[in-house]
Amino acid sequence: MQNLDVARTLDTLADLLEIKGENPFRIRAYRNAVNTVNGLSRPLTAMVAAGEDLTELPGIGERVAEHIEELLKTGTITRLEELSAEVPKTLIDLTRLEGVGPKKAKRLFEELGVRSVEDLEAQLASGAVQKLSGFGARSAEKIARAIEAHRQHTGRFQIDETEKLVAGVLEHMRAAEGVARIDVAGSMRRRKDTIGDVDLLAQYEGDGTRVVEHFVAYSGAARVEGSGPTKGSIVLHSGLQVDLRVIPARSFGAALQYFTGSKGHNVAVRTRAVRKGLRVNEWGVFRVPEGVDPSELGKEDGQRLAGETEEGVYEAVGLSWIPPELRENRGEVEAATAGALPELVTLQDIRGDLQMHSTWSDGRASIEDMARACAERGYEYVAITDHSQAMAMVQGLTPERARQQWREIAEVRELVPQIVLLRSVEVDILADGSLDMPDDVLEELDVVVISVHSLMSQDRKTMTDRVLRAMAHPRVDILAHPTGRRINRREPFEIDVESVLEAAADLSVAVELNAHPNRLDLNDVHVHRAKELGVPVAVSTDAHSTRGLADMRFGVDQARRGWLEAADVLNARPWAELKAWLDRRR
DNA sequence: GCCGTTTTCGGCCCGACTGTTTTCAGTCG
Repeated sequence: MQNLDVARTLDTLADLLEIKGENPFRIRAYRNAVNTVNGLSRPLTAMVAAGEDLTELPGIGERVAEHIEELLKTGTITRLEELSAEVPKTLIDLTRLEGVGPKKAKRLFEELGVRSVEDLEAQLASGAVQKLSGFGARSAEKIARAIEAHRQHTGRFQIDETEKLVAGVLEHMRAAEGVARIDVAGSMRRRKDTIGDVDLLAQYEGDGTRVVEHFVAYSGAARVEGSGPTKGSIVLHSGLQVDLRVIPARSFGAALQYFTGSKGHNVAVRTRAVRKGLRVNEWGVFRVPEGVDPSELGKEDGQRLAGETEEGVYEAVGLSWIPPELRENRGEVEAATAGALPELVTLQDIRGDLQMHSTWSDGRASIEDMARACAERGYEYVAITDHSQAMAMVQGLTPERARQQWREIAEVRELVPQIVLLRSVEVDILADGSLDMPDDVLEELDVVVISVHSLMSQDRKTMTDRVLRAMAHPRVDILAHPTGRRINRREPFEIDVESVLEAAADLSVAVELNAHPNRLDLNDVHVHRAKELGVPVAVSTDAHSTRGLADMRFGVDQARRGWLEAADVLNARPWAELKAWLDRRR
């Protein structure tokens, strides 16, 4: 069992307590424990096996430590089983709907017998919901819309979660006899921000029945959807579908190309091939003999031009190899034809991280620990960007505390001289677009990061005007997570991103690509637009622990999907260049 | 449920909107 599973289970426990109407502080205690577990750098199983005392961990006391140990030993928690007998676990789904929390879920359950989103839909249709006291016609409408939005998300997984789930499958497949190679294809290889299902390719010669049988016997499979000589399909307990295809070496590159997609990209590539008298399928690239109707040919008929490698497939149709992140049919085939593909930014190009939190607000590590961890990553510079005071719930910095923090930063600069430690604040953009920090403090910061954390339901014009006003402040450097989305949890707020990016270009403000796998905000499309407008993009982790710094790769993935090159990324600049940019208005 | 040179019991963070109220509960960040 992974820490992720422990955290999820404790979170479920907290959810049920909340619906039950338990003491809010007890619920928070569980949430804090979830937070701690999520921030651990080592597996709990290893810690428990080593006899370590879990109550040493922050936010974990006697009771939660017992829960964790019971969970690791038995796979469940007695308390959780008791609770789910009283409150159906499916009610948690209701609370995931925007505008529905634990109290409403409980009332819907007790008064209308609603146990699931489907039940709720039926009750909405019958008009029963709006008759409940405290619920009106507008509430009912709002809930119906929330269900609609929720539907659009179900079935898609965050990329970090998907990676963890797939790691188990890959591990299992390594034990399959005769499999020379196993690769991930599909949207996961293209590094899409969310994943619907996973495509795996196994290289194997001959009849693949036994490989597929091994695959579908994976212990993490909840059910088997299909099983044959070249293809198997399973659904994991999490609901993630994983397909496996068994491919011989001669076709592996072609299959990789084909199953990586996207569909639009493949159509574009094949259209080119047809014009050249070629045929591309998952088995290879073939020359169609003169005067033959291709539809009458077998899958590998004709002269084989390529198939073993992906590079060979692209070369055969007259294209240079296209990085998977670009394969969305957004102009990459034309660029490859013209020899004008971008040289995409890589993780190695990143020279610093310009958003992270410390114990001064809601981070779990000290400034020194964060600075040292960044130095270990080989960064030249790092900005500590604790929240401002509007974020009272996380002890956001008042001007006074900001000044106190600078003293600590000065000390850490002495202790960790190998990295440039920048004074910063993630300053809240208030309702009217003013900034949650006085000018005299902003004046003394090295980097000013601004972002919206409140009043996220403002209408499009109000929100856009608010953000534009904030960006116009002459001390602002970076607009962080500009659309506020939380993948599968919250839609982006209403904002005119195009206007924001144009303003960023005019005002010389950079925009963030928040690398947290739950945010990835701006998204790939928007950062591509930023590049076109010449707006620098800061790829930042928003780390709340030293472990969170490792999320940088997820941000780089999305930057690559947005066609960014090192020159487009603010924190790929050497310190001297970044400093010159930070001083641009001085 | 966690935590502790204010404490082993009594705090634990706060403000604002929404929709439904006629003074507020629920939700959100």
